[in-house]
Amino acid sequence: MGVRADQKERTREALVTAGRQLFAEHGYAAVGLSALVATAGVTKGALYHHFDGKAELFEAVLALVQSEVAAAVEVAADAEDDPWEQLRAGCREFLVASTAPGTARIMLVDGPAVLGWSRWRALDDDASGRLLVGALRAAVAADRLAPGPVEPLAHVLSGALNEAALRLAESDSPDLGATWGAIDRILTGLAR
Amino acid sequence: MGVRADQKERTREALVTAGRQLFAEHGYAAVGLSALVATAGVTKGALYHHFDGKAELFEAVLALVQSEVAAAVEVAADAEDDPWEQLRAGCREFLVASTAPGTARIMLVDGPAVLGWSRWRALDDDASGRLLVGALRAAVAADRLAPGPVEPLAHVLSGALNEAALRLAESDSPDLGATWGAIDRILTGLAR
DNA sequence: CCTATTCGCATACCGGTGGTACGTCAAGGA
DNA sequence: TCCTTGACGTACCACCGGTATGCGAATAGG
Repeated sequence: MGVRADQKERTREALVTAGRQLFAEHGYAAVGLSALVATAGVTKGALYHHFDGKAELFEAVLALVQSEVAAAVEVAADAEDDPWEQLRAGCREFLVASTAPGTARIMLVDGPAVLGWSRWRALDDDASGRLLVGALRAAVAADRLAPGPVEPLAHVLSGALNEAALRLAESDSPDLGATWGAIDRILTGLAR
Repeated sequence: MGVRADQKERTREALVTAGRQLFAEHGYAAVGLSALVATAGVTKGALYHHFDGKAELFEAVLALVQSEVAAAVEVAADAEDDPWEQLRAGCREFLVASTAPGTARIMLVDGPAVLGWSRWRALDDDASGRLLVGALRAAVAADRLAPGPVEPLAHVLSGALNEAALRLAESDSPDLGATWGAIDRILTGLAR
């Protein structure tokens, strides 16, 4: 791997970084390609060499953000021993990690609108949905959760968590205690 | 009120109707003003006379859709006597009503992205959030739900319901039973 | 080493978009 | 009847995402 592939990777990373910053600050629709490539220090030619267009660059940004949030969730969950506490810690960390500036907007507002809901759901399942399903299955195995179909439950819980994260991220005075309290109340109700 | 105001109202209605149809079918971003005004049988001058732009027309469409869904939910809830069953029936009807073609897309995908999350949340609270908070309060009063802050719980439940509705609306083979089962499981867990 | 070729990226350009300025003409008050 | 108002049509513009093409350096082959 020579100097060529190295430079290519750095250009791609510059584009993704610029996209993340601008999409987070202004939203997808309000960011023009000219601003994007100017921030990245390249031109439109570079963008269209690496991506099929604006939407595909956004998808790369979304995948990065999702993977970071998922990693934080996984770390928080692994810090607990009991499967049920792993589930709780993961959900709580999701709220905290999603509150980083612009993260929620990219992941939860523009994501579905730009990529379409079904595509977005596939990416979200791949990143964090998998973790949630796994945690629920572990809870069932540990007899902390009544047996039953976990996928629908995971999706619905994911919706609740997403709304909670948006509420925290967009609020002027976020109240993690109250929002987490509502989530925890739902989880407690589900527990055995 | 003469022929003048009457024609004005019919023009506005034509624009909103056209917007609803096109936004539902293609999504907000993919609909051009030219297609909008052609479908409505008017010109851009008429559109900009009635609205400040494309986004404000969308807001009018969103308000209409939300009011229809909220009305259906209210009817379903009023058919029950017990406050807890009113809550359940309202939630279930929300899933059914939101599954109408394009409704979920307008309400839940494009809505937050076009208007911004906080504006969308304000409209959603005004339309259906109010109902949910009221139902929860009634459940507390009837001792079917433990006392506690209901607003955070309502928001989080709303998120769960929205995700469930999207899942049903966008699925090729929607499974109302499984999705409603997950919601009902959460509600049952909350109940006393 | 020298050459041919590829490839990462820049430049110039295009159709179409949302938005605006202004013109028009019928309805309603006096 | 006249004039004002307002609902709407028309013509136009800046700008956007996207494409076609050009160029120069890095790499592979001999």
